[in-house]
Amino acid sequence: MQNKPIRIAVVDDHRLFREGLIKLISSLDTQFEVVLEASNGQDFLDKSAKDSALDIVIVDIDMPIMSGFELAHKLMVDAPEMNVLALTMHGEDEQAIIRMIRSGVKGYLSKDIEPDELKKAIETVTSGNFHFNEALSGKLLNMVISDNHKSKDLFKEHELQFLHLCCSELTYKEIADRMFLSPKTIDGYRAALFERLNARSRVGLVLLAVKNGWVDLNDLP
Amino acid sequence: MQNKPIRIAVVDDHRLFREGLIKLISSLDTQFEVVLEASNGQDFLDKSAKDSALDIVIVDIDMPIMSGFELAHKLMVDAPEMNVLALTMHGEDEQAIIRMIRSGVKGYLSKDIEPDELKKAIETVTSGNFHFNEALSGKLLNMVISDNHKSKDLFKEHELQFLHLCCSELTYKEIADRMFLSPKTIDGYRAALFERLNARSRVGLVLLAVKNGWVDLNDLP
DNA sequence: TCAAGCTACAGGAAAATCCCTGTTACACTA
DNA sequence: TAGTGTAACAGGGATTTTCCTGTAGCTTGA
Repeated sequence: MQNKPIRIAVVDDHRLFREGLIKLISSLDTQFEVVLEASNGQDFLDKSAKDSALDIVIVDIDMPIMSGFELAHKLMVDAPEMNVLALTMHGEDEQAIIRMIRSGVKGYLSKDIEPDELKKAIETVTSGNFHFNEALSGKLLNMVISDNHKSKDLFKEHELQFLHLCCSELTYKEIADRMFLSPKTIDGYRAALFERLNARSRVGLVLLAVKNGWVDLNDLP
Repeated sequence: MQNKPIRIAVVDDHRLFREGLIKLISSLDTQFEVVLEASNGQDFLDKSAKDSALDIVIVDIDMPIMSGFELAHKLMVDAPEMNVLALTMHGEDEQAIIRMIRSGVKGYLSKDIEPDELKKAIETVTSGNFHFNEALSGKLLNMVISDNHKSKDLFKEHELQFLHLCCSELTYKEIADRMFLSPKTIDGYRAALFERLNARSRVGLVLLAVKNGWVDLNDLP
């Protein structure tokens, strides 16, 4: 097929791991060519200044001096065409994942994957696509998909319906009309939810509902 | 490397395209083995009932009788281990994308991609990972990342600050205190934003702010 | 069968929100 | 320098929201 070499940089502060990784990458595909290695973000920036014809930068997230986050962010600003593949030791939490994506990382891999997945990730990211492993993708999707399983367990039918209608410009009286109930009953739902969820105003209620995915922003009016 | 065959099903209502696709897939890699073809979701379910040892189902989104959405959803419920790769004719809008992800689709490709990307997608999805092309990923990420560039252009400094504080349980009087302004001035901001954004209540304002990413749900209290 | 618990509902009132129509001060500009 | 625009602010009143303290009816379990 194509035989253009893929020029790769590896940035990791653990020398042994870095060298091993480079050997491994070279063995994966004859196209792969590690042309630059660095021990942290700053080191990479210094070295890449003169030789910048890189297709992909594989970078450890947890590094001293300049972390993978910072490096990725800097690259996104200064060289947005650069593809960054992130490596981490441990399963990251959602905050870290959001941070990675914000930083412009194009792919994410745990360090304990099989070489073959690394190969695929390099190819995918190099060609401008995104590569995330399943665990991460699951978390990512959780942020997008509202799974209203939880909400079904957490609220009674009427409460959930009220909560939905609360997330609108309807007044309580109008909500009462839609639910065929007295405004006073609606007021009861309001009070009950305020109490249970520690809300102090309708806005607070709405924010909780949205943040926790109890109501789906996308099917609001 | 590994030489286990990858057993593939192709579901598309356009026969010519389907046959061509099958030929193409077979030529991509000797591992690839198209073992089932169907012309729509229902057809696939009928045929796969007896022979279900499939690694991946490649399915056209726009089909009569049972669309790719429905099929993917059914598979997610009945056979969650099945990997579904979606094909579409046109660039989908965000709604369609969300719908796909909700349906359990593991990957998405436009029909005008290069064969090589198809190969990569099949490999990625078969091994349990996700594959989305760049255009989609961008849209997906837009939903996760709040880019407050827009908000900076759309609102004046004070208005934006007010909007942020609006998304809280603070009363207008308390907001006024925090901004070192008179409650009457705050009332002015409120009125101006109601007018400009066509909001009819504070809740409406909050919902707009959140939906459009003018305020970031993640850094609210 | 009777207390206990729950849902729907009410009266009443304080607080907050919403919506008018102004005024004052200051910067810009023709 | 008069006119124009705008940000900050006010008075006042109509609605809505919030928060009390109850009551009536129905179910459930000891």
